[in-house]
Amino acid sequence: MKITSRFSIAVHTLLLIYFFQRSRNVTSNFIASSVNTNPVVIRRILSNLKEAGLIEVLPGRNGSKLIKNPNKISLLDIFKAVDSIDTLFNFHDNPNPECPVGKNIHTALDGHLIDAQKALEDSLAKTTLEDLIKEINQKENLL
Amino acid sequence: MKITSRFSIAVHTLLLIYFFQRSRNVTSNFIASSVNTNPVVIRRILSNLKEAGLIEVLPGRNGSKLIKNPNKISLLDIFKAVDSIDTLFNFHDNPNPECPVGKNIHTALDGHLIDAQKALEDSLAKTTLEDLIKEINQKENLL
DNA sequence: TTTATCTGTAACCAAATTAGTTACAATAAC
DNA sequence: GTTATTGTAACTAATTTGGTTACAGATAAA
Repeated sequence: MKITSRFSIAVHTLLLIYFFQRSRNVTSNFIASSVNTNPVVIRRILSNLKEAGLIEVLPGRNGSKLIKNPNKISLLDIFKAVDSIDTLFNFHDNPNPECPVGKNIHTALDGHLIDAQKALEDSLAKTTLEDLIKEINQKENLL
Repeated sequence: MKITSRFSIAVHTLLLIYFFQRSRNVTSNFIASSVNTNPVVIRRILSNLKEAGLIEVLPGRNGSKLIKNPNKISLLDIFKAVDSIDTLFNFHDNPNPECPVGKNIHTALDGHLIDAQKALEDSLAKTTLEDLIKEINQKENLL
C-alpha cells in the first residue's frame, strides 16, 4: 500500500503559494489548475496546511500565504500535516495468545517497525521547502 | 495511508514455520489459528513467500519449511515478498507543464521521496528473522 | 484403495479509503 | 449589489483489503 498523493499535492501547493503570493491571489482554483485536480481537493489540503500552522488562508478572495519561512518547513512537516499517520505499519489484530509466537510477535516486531518509520521520517525531515525552491529556481534559470 | 497487515502476518508466518517445522506439519490452517485469520489469507501469503524463495510449501499435507537460514532473511526481504511496492509514495498525475512549479515538481521532489523510501528499506534490512527468534526465545525462557 | 487432509486458485463480498464532484451558506472585494 | 472565494457536507466511482466459499488436484494415512 502506498502513501497517498495528498502529500505530493501539498508540496506542490506550498511551492505555488511561495512563488505566486506576491504577484497574485493564490486561490484553490489557481492551485487546482496547476496540480490538475478539483479545487475542493485543494481546499481540503489547504485546510490541513492551515491547521498545521504552515499557511494562512485569507478570507474572501485573497488567496493563501505562507506564515513560516520555507527553510523552517520540512517535508516531514508537510507529510504530517496532510497524512496524519500515527503508525505507518498495520498489524494484524488479535494474534493467538495461546501460541508462543502469537503471544510475543507484537513485542518482538513493534520496535523494529517504529525504527523503520522513524528512518523514513528522519529522511523527510532533512529536506525543506527552501531546498525545493532552489532546485526549481535553478531549473527555470537554465531555460 | 498505511502498509498492510500482510507484512506483519508474513513475519508471524515465518516465525511459526521456524518454531514448529520440526515438530509438526505447519499448515495454512495451523498458521491461521495463530494469526487469527482465514487459511486462504495465509495461503496467499505463503504463495508470496514461496515465490520469493524464502520457504517451500510441500505438496499434500506436509506443511511448509524454511529454505533460507533465518539470519539470511531480513524484514526487507519479507516486506518485498508480500507488499511488492515499487514506489512507496504516490504522486499526483499530470501537473500542469505550463506552470513553472507544475513543470518542475517531479524533478524537484522525486529524489527526496526515493531517499525516504530507501531509508525505510535500509532500516528494515537491518533486522533478520533470527533477531526476532532470539527475542521470542528470550521472552519465553523468562516465563 | 479408499478416506481424510491440505494446497492453489477462482470467485465473490463487505468495509474502508481515495479522488473527484456538486451544491451552497458565509464572507470579502470590487 | 454583484462577483469571487472559502469551508464544508454530501454524494459517487474506483480501488484495495481482508475475509469467505467452493472446488479440483495432490498426498498421507487407514
